Amino acid sequence: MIDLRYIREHPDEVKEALRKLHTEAPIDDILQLDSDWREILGELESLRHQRRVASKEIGQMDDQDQRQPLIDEMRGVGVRIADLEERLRDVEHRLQQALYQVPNLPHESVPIGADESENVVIRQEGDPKTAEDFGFEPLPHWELGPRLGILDFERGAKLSGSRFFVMFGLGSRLQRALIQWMLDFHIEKHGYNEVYPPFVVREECMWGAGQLPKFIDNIYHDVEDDLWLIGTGEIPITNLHRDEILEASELPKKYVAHTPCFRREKFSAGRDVRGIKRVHQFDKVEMYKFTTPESSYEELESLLDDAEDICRALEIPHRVSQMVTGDLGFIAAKKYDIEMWAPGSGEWLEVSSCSNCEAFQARRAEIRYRPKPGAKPEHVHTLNGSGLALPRTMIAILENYQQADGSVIVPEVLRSRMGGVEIIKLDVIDV
RNA sequence: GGAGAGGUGCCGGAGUGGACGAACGGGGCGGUCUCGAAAACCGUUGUGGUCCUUGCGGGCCACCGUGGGUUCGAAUCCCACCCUCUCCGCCA
Repeated sequence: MIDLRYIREHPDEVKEALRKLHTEAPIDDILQLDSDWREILGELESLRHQRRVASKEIGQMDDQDQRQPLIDEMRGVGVRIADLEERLRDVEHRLQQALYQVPNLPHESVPIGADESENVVIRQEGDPKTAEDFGFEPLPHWELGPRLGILDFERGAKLSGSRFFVMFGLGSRLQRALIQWMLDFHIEKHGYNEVYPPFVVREECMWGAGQLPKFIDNIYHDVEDDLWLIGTGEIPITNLHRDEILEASELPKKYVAHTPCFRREKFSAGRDVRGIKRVHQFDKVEMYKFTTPESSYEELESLLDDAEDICRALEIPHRVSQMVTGDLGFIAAKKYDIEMWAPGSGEWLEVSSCSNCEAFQARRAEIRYRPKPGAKPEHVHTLNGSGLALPRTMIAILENYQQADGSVIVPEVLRSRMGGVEIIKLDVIDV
């Protein structure tokens, strides 16, 4: 969430920012609740002070006749305090709920735009492969995969319903090679620390990472034990340092994790239903940084570059686009997407999204650092970026590396992790 | 799942309902001493909110796992929950 004090002191700037985001939030309610809150608190505190002083006196009195009137008086004060406390709790709760609805505000460098159609492509590396380059009409992965026997949608549906899939043989082995290779890449070349977190978390983790209340309909939730399935590794990693005060010398803290991601995709019913582009369960290698406010934008650029390095090493054309204000989402102050070209599907696929969330998550999860020894703690900035999402990277590999006979060449960097397999061949007998 | 023990500050660890924001020890920081260091000695050492102040700073309030309750007054008593540990059961 954003800083209440900032809203109090700059309400017009906040409202202006919300207009740029093409969204709404109950700013006027917040201002009213905030001023109510402070008024009640002032009154409450002076009563509590009064009671404290009197109680101390009562404790020191021996004379019962003097004591009793004071006790009676304080009983009345106690009733008023209890009443004010209840009002304060109520206002506080409503204020908190209202604050939770306010999205992060965009960084000044974010271009203004209404929606994703206005996102700005800021660079492209490699040229999208055309049918001409291939010498044949490239197939989409949902045809290539089943034909190779490495992707099975019917059985996915049989086990778990639509938008679930099964991988077999060299398909799952390719994904496993990718995961290990990407993890090692970020660990060895980019200095990230690997972490293996739980994949189900408590409700407060969802609030801390900014998933609740906004995305409640997209989250799998086990009611029995009140545990929530993560939709991204970002959620547990954010909460790793919840309620902690880090030392400035530890920053930036860089983590990388391989986790499954579970998403209900309730709002994309009917969209992207073919293939593995949008599924309920997928794997992702996620990079994450805890940084100082001063360095977070620099760290965003390097995070983006770290993710792009994967595309480069896989030798698949990619482009980077910057999200405009209207497509920033709820949590990010600035965001880049990395898209790989998928010649069979004929579209750019979002394989990574790199965001600077500034203090939005840190404030919710109370993640702070001490700028100098002995100094007051401040909220850290948090950044996250996929490095990369597995199914879409698999799509890009299958579609870019396909050959006329339907076989798929294994990218060179992955071969040693696939027992030297260089090509995923069509099993002619099975067709 | 059953039985029991326990959660106090950076750490360890006390704490009869009133003098406890919290003994004591350790650590950290500052100082004395020293050429420098160690030792010793002295001092200091949490987080947040709110109000006052240009600032320095100051007043007040809250916080002893979390949330309620009892009471004039709660770290201390009661209830619920969370977490940790030990033993038993179950189990990859």
